[in-house]
Amino acid sequence: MRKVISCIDCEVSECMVKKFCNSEWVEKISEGKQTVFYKSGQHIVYENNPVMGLYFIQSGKAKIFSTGIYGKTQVVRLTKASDIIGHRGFGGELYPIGAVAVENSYICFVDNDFIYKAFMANPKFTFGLMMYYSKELRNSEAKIKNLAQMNVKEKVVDAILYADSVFNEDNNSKVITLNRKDLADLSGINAAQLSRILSELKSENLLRVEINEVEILNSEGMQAIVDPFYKTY
Amino acid sequence: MRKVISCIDCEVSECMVKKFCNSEWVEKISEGKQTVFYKSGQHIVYENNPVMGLYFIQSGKAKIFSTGIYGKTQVVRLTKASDIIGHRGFGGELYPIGAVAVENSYICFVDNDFIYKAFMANPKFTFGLMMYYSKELRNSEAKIKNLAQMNVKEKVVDAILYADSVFNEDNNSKVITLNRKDLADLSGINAAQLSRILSELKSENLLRVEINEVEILNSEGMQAIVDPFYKTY
DNA sequence: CGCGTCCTTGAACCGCGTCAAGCCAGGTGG
DNA sequence: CCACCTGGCTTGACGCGGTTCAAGGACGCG
Repeated sequence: MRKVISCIDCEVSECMVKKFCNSEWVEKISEGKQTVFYKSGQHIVYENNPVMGLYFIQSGKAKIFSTGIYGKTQVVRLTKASDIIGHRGFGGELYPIGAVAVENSYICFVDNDFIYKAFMANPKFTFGLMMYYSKELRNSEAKIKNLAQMNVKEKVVDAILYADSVFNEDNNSKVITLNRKDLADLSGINAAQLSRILSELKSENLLRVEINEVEILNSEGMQAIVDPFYKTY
Repeated sequence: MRKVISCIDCEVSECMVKKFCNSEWVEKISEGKQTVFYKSGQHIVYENNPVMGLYFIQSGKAKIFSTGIYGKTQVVRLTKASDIIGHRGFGGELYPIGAVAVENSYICFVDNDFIYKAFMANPKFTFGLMMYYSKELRNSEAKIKNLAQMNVKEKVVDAILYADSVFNEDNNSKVITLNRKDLADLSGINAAQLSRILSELKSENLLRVEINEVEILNSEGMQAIVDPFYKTY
């Protein structure tokens, strides 16, 4: 657990603020932000509530999800340190996206007015955010295609590889710590089916399967399953 | 058919350029852009090709799609005048998104270098684009949920209402001109199934169904079918 | 030790995708 | 002017994959 720290001392080198704002504004934002600790499982943003600003993840991980009919949940995105939560919701728009920490996290909040001023004063900051959203949009559109075309096994493999790419980008671990429900919600299938597929992948020596976590044992083998969807001809 | 015109004379009031750039830059962009005419059915952007800049739709409509395994196509987005095509792809990144005109269109192209300079000089322009991508991301994430949870009928109704909201935002028509294949690709289902559902919706007097087009006869009735997915509790 | 929670596995059902045949309209050529 | 062909659309029959429901097992906690 890390203490709340100012932007100046923060080591999250990929944070948009440090990366793109001039030193004057790094300082201002550091003054104006609120850094809050969220326990694993705690809500960061509630669905259908107005979003009053932007959340920058300083440490930890979170899932972004949307609850559908009959309480069925779809995880639409995973986030880690240096990622951003809270699509710009100026004017207090409501939308049905929630965020929950999946491990203990420190998250910096900057309200709409403040961030708008930062945008106007730091074109590169705005540009960086724009590129970030643009990239997320590409990912999201790819996921639309995948959900529409993949079978369950491919969906599960895709979800695991995605989770690995987000959570283990900068460590050399291949462990994904998510419970079955979250993994099922990310894959877009039900937990029973997920269980079957995990057993299958385990028997193929592609995965190590434990309670609350899976570990990729054979990245190439996993990749091969979804490859046809990413190969460009 | 409209003649190629400069930004200064352009009547697309929602165009990001006119909306957010100062007059000096509107003029510069007007000089630097290339406006091209695309016939209905013609490719604007090819999948897996580098994107060298941004496309602003001056008039017409286009579908944004991605081709998956075995040539299966998923339409991820529809666009009309004032919309933007070509998620920022600096460094000539490749990604599997294509765009095809679905009616005769004039489209303005601005290359990456040029647009970057415009961004740096017009913070509000960058901000506007950022908000645009952010909104599209929200839509895209909603679609992920829908594809994962809706049954075929709901998917079709959702797709039709979406197409109507994009294409008929500013006219008072309820006609959607798309062939069965495109509508199926947008819904994320196959053409045979789509056909069945359309017949069903027709027999319920919700739709008028013709070759290459459908017309919404009862918006409330259509809305009611997908309502549970959008209602916030 | 017993209870609750999470996970696994089996069995049955059914929605949807696939395949194929038939239909209709428009275009072409004899 | 009609016969034929082609391509998009519709409809039926069938089978598979995936969801659902339920029972049983593993583990952690009080």
